[in-house]
Amino acid sequence: MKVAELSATSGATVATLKYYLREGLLHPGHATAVNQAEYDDTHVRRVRLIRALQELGKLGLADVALVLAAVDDESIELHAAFGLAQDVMVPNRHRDPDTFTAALADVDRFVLRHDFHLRPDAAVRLMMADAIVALQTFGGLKDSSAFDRMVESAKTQAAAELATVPDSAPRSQQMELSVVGTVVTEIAAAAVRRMALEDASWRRFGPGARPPAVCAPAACAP
Amino acid sequence: MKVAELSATSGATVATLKYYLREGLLHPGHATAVNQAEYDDTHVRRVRLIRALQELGKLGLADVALVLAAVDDESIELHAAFGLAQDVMVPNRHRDPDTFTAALADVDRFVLRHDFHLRPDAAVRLMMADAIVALQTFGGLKDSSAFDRMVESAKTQAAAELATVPDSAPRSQQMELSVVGTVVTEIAAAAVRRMALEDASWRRFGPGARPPAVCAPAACAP
DNA sequence: GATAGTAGAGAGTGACACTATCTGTTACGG
DNA sequence: CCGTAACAGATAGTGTCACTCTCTACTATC
Repeated sequence: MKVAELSATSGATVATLKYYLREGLLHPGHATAVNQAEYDDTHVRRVRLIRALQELGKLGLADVALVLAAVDDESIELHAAFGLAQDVMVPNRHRDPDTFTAALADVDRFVLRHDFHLRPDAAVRLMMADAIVALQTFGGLKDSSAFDRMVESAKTQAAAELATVPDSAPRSQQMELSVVGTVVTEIAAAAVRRMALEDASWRRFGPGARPPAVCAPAACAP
Repeated sequence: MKVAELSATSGATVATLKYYLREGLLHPGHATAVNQAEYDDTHVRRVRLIRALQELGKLGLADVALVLAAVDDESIELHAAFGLAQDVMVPNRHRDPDTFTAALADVDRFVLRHDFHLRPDAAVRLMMADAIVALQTFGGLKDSSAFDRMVESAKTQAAAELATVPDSAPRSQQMELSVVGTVVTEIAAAAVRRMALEDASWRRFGPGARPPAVCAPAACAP
């Protein structure tokens, strides 16, 4: 297919695709002439992966490029590449050493407690420590034990999620699926959490003096 | 306290604080002279809330302002304000009507199935539909039933989370806690998910020919 | 009374993700 | 075979965002 068709299929404008090509986010098409190239299914999937990481995962294009590099580098083991991709998805931010170090140590105890096999410097530890510091700051939490109850279901769900990645698929597609699954299932899980939270808020604060202006969507829709 | 102390306590530079004041994100201090003002604990908490929403929640300052408006508007019921704040935290993005409508209908069935009391137009529905569309695109999913298993623990955790908001606290602090709790606990939950995922990836892909270069952090650290 | 800090306001900055325009070339319908 | 549209590749420009800088005028403090 030519650029116009790739644009129509993937949803990105031609100008944007050219930009991705220039930046090396998208591999060049097969050139058939000095000003003609053919694009295929791998380009479509790549563009969609970029958009998913960017819009759903809220990654900058520089970080997207790092994830893509891990996806593409055949010399890295699948598990290691997956870890690298995950690391990129943890934002870098300023961290106050005083409060942060203690939280990180707490996270490491959490990891040990639940027998998580993580790379020793896995960035996800920082992510959890950030959350703990923030919750402590607002007085809602003492330590990581509040999250112990999440572990069991998370482990079950993670195993089920990875099981959807077919053993037979080529490595690149296994990586794509793993990475996109991490990001997107995270969104879905967050959505479920928020639904439960709004539901709980309704039960806690909602039904006041007058009947609340809330209900299940289909029961309200005309 | 004066601006320099507020800066030291909150972590934002004086220039940034002035910017927040100009933009109306931060309420003015109590003026004691034409060029002097006193700031207090409410300013510190507000700045921290702004930074949490911005850095952890990845909201733009315009969206932060909307959340703050919902937090501050005493004329809105707590439950409604909480819903508004949640809506802001769902990003606006281009959605292809063809695929999206079906996914949204699926989400509404999901909501009914689990008896979630949501406002009929709650934006969290769009968020979940986005995730479903993305997963369908990458061939990993057919419908929302894959998320049914998340609901029970999400409901339990949401109730527990809201229970940490004291009944006696002033409304503004109840809102702050609810909002910051939504964002930050979401990060923590995502971190737990990712740990479980990396753990599962290790079990699935990790232990290859040679012993894997992974282990629980404390067991590896010198 | 010198110095440092402050309020308020406007202009400037750098990163980011495109977007527009240009040149030269090729494909294709009539 | 001709006119138009589309294409590759390259450079320059755009709009947004979240600050950051600079300036004036004034105040607190040593």
